[in-house]
Amino acid sequence: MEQRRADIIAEALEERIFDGTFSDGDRLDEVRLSEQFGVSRTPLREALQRLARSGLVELIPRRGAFVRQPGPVELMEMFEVMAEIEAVCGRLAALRISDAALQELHDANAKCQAAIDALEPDTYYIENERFHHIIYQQSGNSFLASEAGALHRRLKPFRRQQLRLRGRMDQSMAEHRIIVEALENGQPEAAADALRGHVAIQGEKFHSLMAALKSAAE
Amino acid sequence: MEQRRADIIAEALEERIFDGTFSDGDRLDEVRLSEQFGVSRTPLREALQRLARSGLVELIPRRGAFVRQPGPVELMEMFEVMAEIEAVCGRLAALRISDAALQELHDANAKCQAAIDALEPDTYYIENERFHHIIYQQSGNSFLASEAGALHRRLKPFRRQQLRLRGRMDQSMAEHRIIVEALENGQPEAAADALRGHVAIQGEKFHSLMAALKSAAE
DNA sequence: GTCAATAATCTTGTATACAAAAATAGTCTT
DNA sequence: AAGACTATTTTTGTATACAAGATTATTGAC
Repeated sequence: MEQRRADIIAEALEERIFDGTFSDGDRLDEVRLSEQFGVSRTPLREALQRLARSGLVELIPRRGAFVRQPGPVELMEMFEVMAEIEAVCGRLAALRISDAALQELHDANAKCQAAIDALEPDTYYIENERFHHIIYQQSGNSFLASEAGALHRRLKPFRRQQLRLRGRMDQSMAEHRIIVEALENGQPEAAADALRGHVAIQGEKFHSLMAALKSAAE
Repeated sequence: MEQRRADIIAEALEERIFDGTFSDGDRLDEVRLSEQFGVSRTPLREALQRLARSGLVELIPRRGAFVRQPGPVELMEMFEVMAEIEAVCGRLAALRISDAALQELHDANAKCQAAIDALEPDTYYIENERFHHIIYQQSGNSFLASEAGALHRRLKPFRRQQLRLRGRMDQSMAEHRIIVEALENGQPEAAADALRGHVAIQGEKFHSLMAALKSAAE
């Protein structure tokens, strides 16, 4: 009975979009889904609107809600923007970061390395995420940090896929160390460039992954 | 009866928030507003959720919708992000811009200048907006262009205020010319720096304006 | 058999009705 | 008189009912 119901439904739908239960172009039937979730159409419609806002669903007036998976082009664009935003965070953070935060970055990196050695990709993923969020925060601009976090979250399912690529985690670690070094030495442009490259390469890896999948399917 | 009703209401409420009819912290009563607009609570709640998504309203579960005007700090942060995003657009556009778009930028600038000479601030404002949107588009990244446009729109009411400052329009024109020059010569960093400065100064002007208003009120 | 027009059905958008949680007012106790 | 507890009243969140546009099926003409 709380407002949370729409949130719960939105999350569940999000999950189903990510895991492929719903694929691109599918229409999300309000009555069918509301029955499935055991709620009325009202909170379900609320959830759909929330998904529309985060771009997962397109709401066409009088027609319904359609799943809208970003295509390869749009994904590349989103990764490019993510790279640029992280670069900005890094440039600002190089001037504003606190000693405590630097310590936390070192800590996150150490745990990342430990996760690689222990072959625990999930732990690696979590610590990697923490690493990036610390930099967002240390930009000293909470609006920027919030926007960066939102895009980061939106790209989550796509970034995760290409973590499995051989050697990517080791390479990523090396890049993390260069980033921390630049931040530690207060070098804005170096930090920005390192972060831009670090994120942009994810987009590129994703691109080649997509291309490989596509050619394999033919 | 179209879905548009919620859009219309959202826009109307947005207007009232901007023009000061509703001020920061005000609770937006669903029944009162729905009566006022002559609709039921359903589309009105939809409109509130839309406003919540663009940050103008905070939706507290079981409590209601509260107007949330960004304070000076948050505004400064938003202008900083706008400046950085425009810088990114400029850097990418310097490499990707078309001749036709360059021509359009010249055209927009010419009309801006004409508007200044004719003392038509509204025309100036429209052409200035066009100038910036062309650069967003020419970043060659439609996701970036869309994000830039969204933030631009959100800052609209605050940017407009400080256009009235003496000499700002002339200074702005000079900056526009430098920006076009950098784009024309394909100089990414020069374009980025020029755009960053051009937008950042708006935030700073706004800041001093706010400070002036505040000290005048004491 | 194909196409078009129209009727039936389905689905969305909106209104109203109801339930539960907050806010408020009032009463009782100390 | 102050504070706490309870009852009342608002107000939000959800369900259901209804209206109108969109979709599909059916029928008729060519």
